[in-house]
Amino acid sequence: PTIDNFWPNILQEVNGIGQVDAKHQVLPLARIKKIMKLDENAKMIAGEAPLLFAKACEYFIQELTMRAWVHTEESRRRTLQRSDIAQAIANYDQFDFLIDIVPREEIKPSPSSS
Amino acid sequence: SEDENSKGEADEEPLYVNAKQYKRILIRRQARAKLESRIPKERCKYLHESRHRHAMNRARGEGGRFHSAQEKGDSSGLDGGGSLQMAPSGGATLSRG
Amino acid sequence: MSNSEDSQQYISDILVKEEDEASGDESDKQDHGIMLREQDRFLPICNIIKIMKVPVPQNGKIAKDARECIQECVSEFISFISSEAIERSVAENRKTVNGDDLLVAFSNLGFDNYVEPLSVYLQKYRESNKSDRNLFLDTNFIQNEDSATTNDNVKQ
DNA sequence: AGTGAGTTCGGTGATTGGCTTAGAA
DNA sequence: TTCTAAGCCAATCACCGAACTCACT
Repeated sequence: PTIDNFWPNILQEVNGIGQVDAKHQVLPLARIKKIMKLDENAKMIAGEAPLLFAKACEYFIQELTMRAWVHTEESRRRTLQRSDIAQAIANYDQFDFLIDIVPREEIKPSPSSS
Repeated sequence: SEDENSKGEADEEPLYVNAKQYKRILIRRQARAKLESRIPKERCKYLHESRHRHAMNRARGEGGRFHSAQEKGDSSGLDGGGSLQMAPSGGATLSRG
Repeated sequence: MSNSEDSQQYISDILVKEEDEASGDESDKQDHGIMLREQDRFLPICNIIKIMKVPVPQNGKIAKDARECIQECVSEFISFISSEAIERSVAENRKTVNGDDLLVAFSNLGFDNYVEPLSVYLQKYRESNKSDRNLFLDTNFIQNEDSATTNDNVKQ
């Protein structure tokens, strides 16, 4: 269970799926669609779009949490907290789009890089 | 179309972000700004009044946990129980606002 | 001495017509919009927690701040990708955002890791729907079994 | 033909707080 | 060390998904 194996495992898992069970999703599709509809440019949304997002959000939550937990362990803690997520976002440029949601100055523990 | 960069903005050092996301980040900033007036400033204590009342009226065990409603008798039962950095070549500046 | 004003959460913000704030907010034309509740902007916190627990060890804990942070990040994740996908669908004169727009958006925004698994998932979803539909139609209109043209078995 | 936005409706899992103590400080 | 705050439990009810109709392509 490391970061290097995360996406290979995801790909292996999705290849093992027989039939896509759209019914029992972990995340509610109606809620995902509602969030998409908050965009003023959104007109019509295909039914497959919320389903794709449901899967993508699972991946996103898992990867962000996994990268944050690294910093939890670095600090010798057993509780994942917001500052760990802030550090994970700052250390991976794919998470740059969250820069306004979790600003850089929230990284409380001073990193040894300065 | 380039951005008009406000340089020399006090102690605001330029922030380098993923070049593939830079433009969309700015577009999302505008979209969130339009939505800002409709968003409450702080999170509320609970989402639904009815569920709050339901939780308050429910039977609880000795440890504060929710307990089966049908079992009201209390005398019986006590449980025991790496670091990545932004690409310098493709980096784009982004100023906070 | 508890306050009795906690009965209304977001409606109170609408009803109170105080001067909200004096910040530099000039681009807003006029307040014509209902207040958005948390259940309109975020995914349910319980589902978020369930997914967060997967990569965290069994005895690991998750702070409340961290849950809500992830909850907000996921909503921005959806909006961020959607914004790109919607723009592409508009550019191609289509009114509907489909799964392919999303895949292109994931790729363009640097989420290359997502593209292959989601492509596989989307393909399997479309296969499932097509096979279900064909089975339904076949069982309903199977009067002449000489027509086996609609029967295309795609299996690996 | 096929597909999505709007309903409506019924079934159901997300929401929810007091106490204990893990663990942040 | 001090003392904040996260996990634990399950019953209601808001909301999700299924089934429609209607509009559009």
